[in-house]
Amino acid sequence: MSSVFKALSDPTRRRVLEMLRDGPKSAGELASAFDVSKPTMSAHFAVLRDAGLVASEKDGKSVFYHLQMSVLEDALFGFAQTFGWERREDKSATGRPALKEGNP
Amino acid sequence: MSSVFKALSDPTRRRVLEMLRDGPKSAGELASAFDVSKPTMSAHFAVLRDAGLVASEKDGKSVFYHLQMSVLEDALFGFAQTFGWERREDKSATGRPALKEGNP
DNA sequence: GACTTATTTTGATAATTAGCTAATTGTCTA
DNA sequence: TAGACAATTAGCTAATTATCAAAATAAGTC
Repeated sequence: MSSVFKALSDPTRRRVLEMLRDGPKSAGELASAFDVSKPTMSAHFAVLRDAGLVASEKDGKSVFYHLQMSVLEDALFGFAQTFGWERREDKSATGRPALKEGNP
Repeated sequence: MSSVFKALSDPTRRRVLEMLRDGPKSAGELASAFDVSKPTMSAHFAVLRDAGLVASEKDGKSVFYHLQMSVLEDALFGFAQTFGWERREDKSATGRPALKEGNP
């Protein structure tokens, strides 16, 4: 859980996650959107991967990263839960769970 | 937002927030629950305060800290919102807002 | 096999962080 | 006012982090 929040504490990494909302992207594709070196981006990817927030797959010369929504969800909502927000079990058409009122 | 997630990335600080769920507590009261020095705890409080997650008030010799739920809420749910979860506007008896299904 | 492209690893440096002890500040009380 | 108590600040160290350039790895192409 600490590693997830640590990963989220950097704006570059949060933006990477947002870029992955709509589907997998290659390391180079992601890196080109930022004004830092490739190795630096590679390190950011590693932080996200170590936190479990993304997973990677090699395809030819490229490495594609994709979101692990469930890990993001568990961290955000799991923590929110301890403050009275409850995760809702039913799911919408998007497959995204949601929260309902809690009674802490 | 970065400062909030950074603050949340430390387990000691998360536990402090949890201890404040049920109301304000003094610095000493909080510190005594942990196995680190008072100055170290004071530094943790400063991180939480700088992130806006807690506020402090002096009362006699003691300093009391209390949660700023709205800041925690804005960070967690504001970020969640960019991933398709939507904050629900209606409130429960507890005064806690909640999330509903989004359609991103 | 040599070359190109994509990505990661290595090695270095500067900045930040968590932790400590000792010293300081502020407030109450005897 | 002197002492006790609560909390923070100062000053330090060790560990971690972010960043880069250069080198290494891996996969495709000529």
